Amino acid sequence: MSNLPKIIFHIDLNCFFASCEIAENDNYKNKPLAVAPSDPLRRGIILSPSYEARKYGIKTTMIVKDALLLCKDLIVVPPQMELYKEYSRKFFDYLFTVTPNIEIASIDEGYLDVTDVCRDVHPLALAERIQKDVLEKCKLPCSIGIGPNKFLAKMASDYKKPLGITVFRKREIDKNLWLLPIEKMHGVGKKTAPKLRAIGIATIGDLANFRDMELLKETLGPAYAESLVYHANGGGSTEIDANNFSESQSVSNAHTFANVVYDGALLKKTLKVIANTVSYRLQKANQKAQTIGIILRYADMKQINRSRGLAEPTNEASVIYEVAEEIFTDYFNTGDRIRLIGIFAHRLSSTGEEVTQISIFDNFDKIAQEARINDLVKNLQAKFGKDQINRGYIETKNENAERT
DNA sequence: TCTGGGGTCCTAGGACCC
DNA sequence: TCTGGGGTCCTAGGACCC
Repeated sequence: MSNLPKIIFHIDLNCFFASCEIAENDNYKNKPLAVAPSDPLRRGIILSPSYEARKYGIKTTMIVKDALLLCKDLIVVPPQMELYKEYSRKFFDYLFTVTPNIEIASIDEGYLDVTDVCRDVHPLALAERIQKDVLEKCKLPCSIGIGPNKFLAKMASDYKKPLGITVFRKREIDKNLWLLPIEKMHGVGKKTAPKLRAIGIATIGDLANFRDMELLKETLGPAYAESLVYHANGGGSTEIDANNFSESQSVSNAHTFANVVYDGALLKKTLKVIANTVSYRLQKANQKAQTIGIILRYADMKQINRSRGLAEPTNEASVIYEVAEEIFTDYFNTGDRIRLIGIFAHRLSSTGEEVTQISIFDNFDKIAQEARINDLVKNLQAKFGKDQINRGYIETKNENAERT
């Protein structure tokens, strides 16, 4: 009875951050532009290159300096999260005039169940109208994928960018989806792709028609293997979760130092600032956490997460810091070279008060935090000399004293 | 001078209880 | 008394995504 085919749209805003900047400033039109933090204290990476910039080979996560080598005229602008949230809000406000059946997947993409809407209008005509409206009303380019489920819609929207409209019908997957290299498949990342290549799977079609299920399960684990094969054959969920972003499952905040840090006292002070941020975000979302953990990333990029359950859920900064500091003391060893330190809060529950805002639009403004942590670093540099702090030569004397 | 920050989901293994 | 099995909670960690 519920087997009637659904019509799902996946709508994806193209180069979202860069597109917002271009929408705000006509001078940026048709120019290579990239959004990247410009803080001289940190090594900036590209968060969002415009399509013009991509023509030069500039990609997300590339270091700004390398990007400038590829294109010396690249316009680099610092991220303005508040601005992007405004554009995102406008975008979803518009989509809600099309249908209430919307799953907000992230700040710049959503799934729509338009099965009902399409009784009166052809899906392609609807998609064209939405794309035109988003471009006119929000000044943002988007790509739309149309399919019978979320997976095919998502893969379709990815197929042609920018301003693409692509239909992936289940009965035609041998002509489009199956031809794509395995790396393009949603859910296959840079760890899994080489494993699949190693057993002779080069395209999504190869995966869909792979005969040796036992080998696949051995390679990926049974559940993951099953789900990939299901999707490769055009299967997927049609469920639109409208409350996807109303309550988050975890809250975290972290800071990467411009230089590796050895100093336990500085790390603890940083932890205190971070605890404040986490507490602030939890309180703003009217949530409390029953698990608090810390993240330590070392100079070699290895990372550990260590957490502790609480007797009582909390969103108090002092309690969060207390627990974080405890865990830190247990796991930080003299001489450890720390690149990033952070705190996460898991097992969240509502405090019972009204949640007034949607949490996706509720990111903490990082500027205040950056300023405080930079102050900490500067204080230490003044005390011990810049070179020593930057090279991490400070011994953790306080730590040693405390732990004995 | 490599490589940000914020999330999600899944799994494995140990502890504990029935 | 011995033994086994199942369920659930918790922590750690991997992989992926934007």
